[in-house]
Amino acid sequence: MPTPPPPLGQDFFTRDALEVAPALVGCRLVRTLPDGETRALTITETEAYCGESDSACHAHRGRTRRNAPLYERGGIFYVYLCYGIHWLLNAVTGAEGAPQGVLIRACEGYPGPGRLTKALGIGGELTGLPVDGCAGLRFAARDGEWEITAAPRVGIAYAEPEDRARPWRFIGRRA
DNA sequence: TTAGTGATATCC
DNA sequence: GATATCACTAAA
Repeated sequence: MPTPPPPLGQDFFTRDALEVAPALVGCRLVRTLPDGETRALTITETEAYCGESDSACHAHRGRTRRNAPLYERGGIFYVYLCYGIHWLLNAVTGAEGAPQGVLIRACEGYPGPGRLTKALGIGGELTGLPVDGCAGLRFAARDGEWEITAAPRVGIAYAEPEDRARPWRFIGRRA
């Protein structure tokens, strides 16, 4: 049996979102449910959201109660409710005071950020918790070779055209 | 294509 | 206080 890949620690996430987003593709999201059951999904798609100058980022209009976790040091979860229905999972990245994050957009078998959180039973209670702690959710390192392509981000029609065009969406394929 | 859903931000 | 907005999804 191959050795299981190690969990990703805080250092992985204190880098810039543009480094972390492609690095997370191919990694696994490991969920331990309250009943003790464990499920792991392989990440196939991520997006980077980079600071107040990025008009697609939640921090674009400054710090609010909702986006406060983005301003923390990288290595915690930022989970928020979208359209009243869907929980969207992000990993906060970068240094403290630099509001950045990576949206986990899709996993194998779960195409869509709302579907993967539903599949893993992820909700807002994880927001602000450390990614390498006892939150019942952690990341495990990539296993195998992946080809990664960059593309414009999805669902940000409200953003400035230059930000809409940035290739900050990372789609992975097993090589 | 469009309805559904509710927290949040931004106005009175 | 009210209302407009939204990093989406399922159904039609």
